[in-house]
Amino acid sequence: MGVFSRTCEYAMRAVFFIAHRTPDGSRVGIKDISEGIDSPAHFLAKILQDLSRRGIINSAKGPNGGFYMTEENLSRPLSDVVEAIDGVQIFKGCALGLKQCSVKNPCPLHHEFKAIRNDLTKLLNGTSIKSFNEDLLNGMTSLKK
Amino acid sequence: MGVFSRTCEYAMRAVFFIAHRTPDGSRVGIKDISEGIDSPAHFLAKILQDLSRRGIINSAKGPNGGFYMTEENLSRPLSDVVEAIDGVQIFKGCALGLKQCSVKNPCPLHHEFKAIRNDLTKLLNGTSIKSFNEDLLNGMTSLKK
DNA sequence: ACAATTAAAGAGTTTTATATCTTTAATAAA
DNA sequence: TTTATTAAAGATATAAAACTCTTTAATTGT
Ligand code: FES
Ligand code: FES
Repeated sequence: MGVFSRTCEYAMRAVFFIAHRTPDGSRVGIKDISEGIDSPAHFLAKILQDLSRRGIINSAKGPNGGFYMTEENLSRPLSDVVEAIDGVQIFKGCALGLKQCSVKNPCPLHHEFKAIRNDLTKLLNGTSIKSFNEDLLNGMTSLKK
Repeated sequence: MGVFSRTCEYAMRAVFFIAHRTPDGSRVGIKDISEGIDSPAHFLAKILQDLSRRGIINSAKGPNGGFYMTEENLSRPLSDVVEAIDGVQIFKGCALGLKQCSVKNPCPLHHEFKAIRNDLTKLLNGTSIKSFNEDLLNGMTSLKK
């Protein structure tokens, strides 16, 4: 596995896809999303249920229903998605799995690792979903393959 | 989970522990190691078997047997351990799980993520186990708690 | 040769992550 | 009010990761 769990990868791709497809307040269904990001539909449905419950995305049932994102949703950082799925270990945890990452009891990687972890935090916490989405709308970035 | 799998965390801690305890060519047993790094002994045994088969560490059976590391072992980069356990995804994989991370079909995170991933690669690939170990021998860093 | 010690190997079990399938509830439109 | 459409919820199923236990093989020292 990479840096994030597979579930988290699906979640991030889906969020970008929804953002990309509902700039206007329209909705997009689970089928379209799962095809658009190449993920198992039913599994993704579970993930989106979760994100929806947490208020990271929105959903509506019934005809013309589906998932969508409000301005409020779009302005949140991507780290909200990551934290919802994978938790905070990625942002706070020790590289070697010590119970507490701290400068008082640092592992051999601590100093350098902390810098890298901070960069990752800055990237995910400091950038709104919307701004990642701009490149996507420009067709400059991709969510599939 | 953090950046690395739990198995990989144990592996890295164990490697540092062995390096720390066998500077002279002596050996250290699985019991000592697992207690020293706070990991399940039998599970760690499996992990060390694997590292030993791959030549990342060495082992000897029988009385006064145990695990140890040669100069050659110590001079290898920590990335060897990570690759042996977790594979190369962490060094090469796309943040969003696209099949290929490439500048031709970049995901929305690609540019910034790649920089971070490269820093991590540089840290693990560019530093020998021995040099991480120096701080440990000085008592400046820790492997437990 | 024998007994003790140690890792290697093999064979599980348990837990967590990933994935699928079915049923229910909500909504909209006819 | 009925039907169609959609997500939510529930119930499993499968696979992978994490962990445990037992047996075997190698080595050393007596
Ligand atoms: S203590 Fe290990 S990264 Fe901080
Ligand atoms: S394509 Fe996603 S990180 Fe490179």
